[in-house]
Amino acid sequence: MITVHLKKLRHRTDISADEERAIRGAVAGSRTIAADEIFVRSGDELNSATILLSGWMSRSKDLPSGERQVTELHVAGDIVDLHGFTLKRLDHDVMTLTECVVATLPHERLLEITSGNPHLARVYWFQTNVDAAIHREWALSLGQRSAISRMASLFCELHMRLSVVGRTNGEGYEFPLTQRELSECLGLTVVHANRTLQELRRRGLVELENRFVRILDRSGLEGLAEFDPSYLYLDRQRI
Amino acid sequence: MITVHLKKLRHRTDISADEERAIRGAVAGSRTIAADEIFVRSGDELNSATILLSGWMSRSKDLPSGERQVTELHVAGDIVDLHGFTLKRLDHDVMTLTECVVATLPHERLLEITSGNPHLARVYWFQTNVDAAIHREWALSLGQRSAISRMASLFCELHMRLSVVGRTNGEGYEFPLTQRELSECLGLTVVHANRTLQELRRRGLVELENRFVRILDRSGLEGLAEFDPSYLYLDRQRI
DNA sequence: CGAAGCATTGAAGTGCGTCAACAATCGTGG
DNA sequence: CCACGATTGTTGACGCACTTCAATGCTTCG
Repeated sequence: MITVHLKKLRHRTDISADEERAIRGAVAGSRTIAADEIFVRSGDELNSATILLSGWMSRSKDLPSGERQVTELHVAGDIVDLHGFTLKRLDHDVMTLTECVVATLPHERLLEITSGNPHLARVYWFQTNVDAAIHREWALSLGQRSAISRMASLFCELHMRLSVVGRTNGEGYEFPLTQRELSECLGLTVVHANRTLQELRRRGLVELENRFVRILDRSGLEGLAEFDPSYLYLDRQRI
Repeated sequence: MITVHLKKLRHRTDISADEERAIRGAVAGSRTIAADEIFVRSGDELNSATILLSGWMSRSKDLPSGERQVTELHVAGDIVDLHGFTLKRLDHDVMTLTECVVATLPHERLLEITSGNPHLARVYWFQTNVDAAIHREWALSLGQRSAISRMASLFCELHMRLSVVGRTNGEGYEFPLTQRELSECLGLTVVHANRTLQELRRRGLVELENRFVRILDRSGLEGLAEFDPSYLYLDRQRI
């Protein structure tokens, strides 16, 4: 099950057999969490990291006045709170969007394997830096892209990220978010997210039906989004 | 001169005399860069990190269609491209907003000191995670705050960050950005940034004059921004 | 001293928000 | 398996925060 995580790591860099053993040995156990739960609450102390093995999670910040902004979506293979290893508490909530299976990586063991193996430390450091790169792309979207281009951009990003872990097929991918949750990613109201979705479909680019994103015109979609996948750092690196 | 960087690090955690020596020994030299230059261009390969000793820099992404979004502002003490240590190339530009003095930290030496000292690796990892936390707060601003609240939020953030490195006084702080650059941080047009600035002044909260931000009503400003500084992780940590 | 960038203002337009109603779907218990 | 309430999705009418366009004065600096 944790293989999906190793698959993600290995997509970008070499992980030796020794390192794989270290990672597998550091995992404390896995469990299932119901949908729509707050998994980590903003401000809570953390003493372990969480590998998402299946399902979707979001990271979001709320204003006191109630508005919510999702800052990143997480899918199988991702560590959803790795930044908590150094930060110790998070500045945002982590929530389950679907039922999720997660594995636990206690900070204690993460400390051991990253102290004993500087390369592994850099591999995980790299992962948090990719999260930051995704945040920057979202800031670009929120600040400069129109609603439709922003939505297109999100669908492109997810397509790339999901294909790395084998969660796409020729047609598209499972996308279990409600329109409300989607709108919270895009800084839109539900109403406008709904109309934007219809416009994407009307243009023959994407359709979202039965929790499945069907990509009808990939290059048209990427063009509308002005999508440049380099921020995902999916090519091989010497870390 | 590099003391300002150590000051920033020590604000959050203990740096031993040995570690200070390691850091000082890793610095290759310092130099001055003119204002309004692209310091790192998106996609360029990096082989060193850059400590900003004085002046201001920005990190920004441009869309092919020309719009620019600034994703973070950097001030004295910050490392402006530390994520490049693991990413190797950046997904955005780093630009000087003023004349800047920088010190160079070759990746080679960063590799030595972080491999030899896992705590130091975590200290720098922590710094990149704080950058990510700042990105998330900006995403919240861009997605959910109104123009005026967003601008207030930025002024609050900078006040906190600058006070850590002793760049504030009782009145406020030097703020060398033009209104165009400010507007690029906030996802606004220059025209609207100008009007928003006037509204902040009219409400008696902040005024920006002669490249100086004068904070007239700090708690009023923080209230308008719904500002919660915890995302800056300025309290002491056990890293 | 002139040119170029920067700040400011006004008028008009628009993308997205707000409000409100209703339809479709889902989940749960009887 | 149906009933029914709750959640999710959809639509229309209207409003407004912010953009766009355009003009003018103000700085800055070679």
